[in-house]
Amino acid sequence: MADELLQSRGVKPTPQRVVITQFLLDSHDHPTADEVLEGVKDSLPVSLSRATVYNTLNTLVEAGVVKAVSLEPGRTRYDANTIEHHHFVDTKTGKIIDIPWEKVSQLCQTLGPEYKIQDYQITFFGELAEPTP
Amino acid sequence: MADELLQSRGVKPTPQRVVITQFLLDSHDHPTADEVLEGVKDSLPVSLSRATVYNTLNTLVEAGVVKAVSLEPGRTRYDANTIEHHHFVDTKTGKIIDIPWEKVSQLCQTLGPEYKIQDYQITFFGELAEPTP
DNA sequence: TTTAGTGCAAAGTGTTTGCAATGGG
DNA sequence: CCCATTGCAAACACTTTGCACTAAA
Repeated sequence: MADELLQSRGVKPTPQRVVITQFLLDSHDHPTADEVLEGVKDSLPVSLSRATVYNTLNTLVEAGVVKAVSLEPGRTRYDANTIEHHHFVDTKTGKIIDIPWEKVSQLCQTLGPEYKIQDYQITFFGELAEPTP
Repeated sequence: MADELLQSRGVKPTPQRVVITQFLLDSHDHPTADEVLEGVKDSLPVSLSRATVYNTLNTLVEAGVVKAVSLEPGRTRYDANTIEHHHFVDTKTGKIIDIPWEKVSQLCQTLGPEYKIQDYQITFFGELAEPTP
């Protein structure tokens, strides 16, 4: 799975890269580099260095395998959900939730011809209501 | 101007705070802490320390005088435009431009009752066309 | 054998903090 | 006189980099 994805993007699938990619594919929160290191280091026979995590994440971002999201100051989070989507940040818990693209009705982006928009992303801030049982 | 704004928000208007606030009110790009320090230190009779810039910026954010925006990893930018607006990031130059709220037609935020939205912000990424003279 | 990738430690940024000195109320 | 604010330097958190070692083509 991760293996083929890396191949298809022209990234040599080393063991470290495969497990990091797989970890990001499996996790639907948005891990930081440190969380990736923590979550992955035990699934490798060899040790995994922090430098390799950062190098790999940068490689994956450049190759378009994952996206870097900066929703809070000081740290970058990584997201293997490359389908277009928005983010909801729970201001209480800091939890970040993906919002499907279609859930937000198309917005008419009539900014004018001087803005050549390549991408846009909506970030919602609020609180997530507890599901009442 | 800056003086009254600080008073009205319950922040004691020290000389350092006033010039920093005024600088942010005057600048329509989105300065980093360092750019604030550079832009402000000559307009004070006394020296201004980096720590005070950070302390002041945090105070201003907490008091709601300015907003902190994290649009790029690694550094926080500050924005004295407290009127609701969105951002356009020029992917070529890194320039960040305010987009008036009304320019983006109302988006139907039908996320569902479990999301109690307090705020949202749209970030556009793209290129700004040169104004053809 | 050549080259890309890894690991370690050191260096680099951006930001915060401890503490003494300062100064307005 | 008191307490908040400042400045400095050290500490901190996150990320990058230089360099030697390893492994794969």
